Amino acid sequence: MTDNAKTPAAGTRERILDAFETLLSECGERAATLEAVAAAAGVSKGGLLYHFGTKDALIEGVLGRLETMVALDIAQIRSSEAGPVAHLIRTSAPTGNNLDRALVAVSRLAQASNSRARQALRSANDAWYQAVLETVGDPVLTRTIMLISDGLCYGSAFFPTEDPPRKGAQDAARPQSPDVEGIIALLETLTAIPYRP
Amino acid sequence: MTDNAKTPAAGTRERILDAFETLLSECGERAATLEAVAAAAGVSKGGLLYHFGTKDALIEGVLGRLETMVALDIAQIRSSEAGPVAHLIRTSAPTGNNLDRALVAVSRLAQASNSRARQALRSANDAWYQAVLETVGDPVLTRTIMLISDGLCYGSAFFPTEDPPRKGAQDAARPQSPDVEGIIALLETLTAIPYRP
DNA sequence: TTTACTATACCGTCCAGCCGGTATAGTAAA
DNA sequence: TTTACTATACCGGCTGGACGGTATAGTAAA
Repeated sequence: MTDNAKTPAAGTRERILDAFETLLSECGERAATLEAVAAAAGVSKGGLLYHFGTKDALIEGVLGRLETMVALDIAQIRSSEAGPVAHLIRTSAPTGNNLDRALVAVSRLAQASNSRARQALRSANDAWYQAVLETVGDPVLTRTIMLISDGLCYGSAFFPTEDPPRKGAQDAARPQSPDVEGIIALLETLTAIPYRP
Repeated sequence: MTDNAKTPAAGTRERILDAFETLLSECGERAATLEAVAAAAGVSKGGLLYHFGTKDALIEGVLGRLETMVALDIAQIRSSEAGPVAHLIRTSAPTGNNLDRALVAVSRLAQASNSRARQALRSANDAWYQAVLETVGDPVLTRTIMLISDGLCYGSAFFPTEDPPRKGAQDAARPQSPDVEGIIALLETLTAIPYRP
């Protein structure tokens, strides 16, 4: 609607996937009906089925997007100057970016016993774990950091903040939950401490 | 069937709620059909509806049970000799106890946009936060501990371990995920460290 | 003419809730 | 102690609506 007027087809596909993810994240798996997705994406049901002939195809679509986004995030993590831990924790907080939404959306599918979604989440988690472990060293500390990341990402999904979507400026700097930076500081002191079990 | 021959009705009610929670936790909200719940509880659909006239009534049933279990857990936390942090982290890990199951079950409902379930989870979280804050002192550290607890509880729900239910000896000492004790040790060193942001 | 849709109608399935029926136990008058 | 009635606990079939998917006819731009 608001954007892509130039590439009608390609834009519509992405818009449909966006709508599917948003419905999954905000309203749950059950509400993410074909008709609801079509309406949210601003297309007809027939139009949706033109692009994704099956609900499974829609799911494959979000799984595919998640995979590429995770790979990109892993690359960013490794090259991040702020360090992997800070990057991971910051991007785990509900910033409203694309990765967050995709991750929460897929987690909804995973909880609906979709094995492909579970597999995708698990491999994403493994990749992050590996990246953090490489710099942190200690497995227990790494696991702890991952748990905090999980808690931020999934836990926040249960409690949608009262401030509604706020359409524009999603990825830009938005005042994060105040203690995220505090947690990062805490974790960074931890990584500097000689940890003896 | 196997147990209560004396109070047939009361036993059935609890059995139905157990079945509902188990189906929610293990198979997702969508699979927790009235018929499926009835079958799992060993009653007919009509029999289920005799006890819970509506699916909402079923949900109210699990929410009520969760509330009482949380209150009991909070009391245990405060009187725990091992300290609130250790208690919280240990009981957050997937031990298969009743609180875990109820919590995961309600989280499934919360993700299906059930506002009552979300409210129940939020107040439970608030109560735990308060109990931990009282002994830990620092809000950021408390928040961090809560996030780890969330990560353990909800994150583990995504990845059901391959070892099946194992009917007997649920609450007793069971070899937990190896790093839970490590995380507790890590957190306890943390609480002893003078944390300066 | 192909691509990219819209609009609508339809089918089969699944599911919540409803309803009529049943079995058992207790109670209490005759 | 037989009969009549009531309450509890439960069974299983039915209906109406929602949903996934199919089909078809039409449209408008490239």
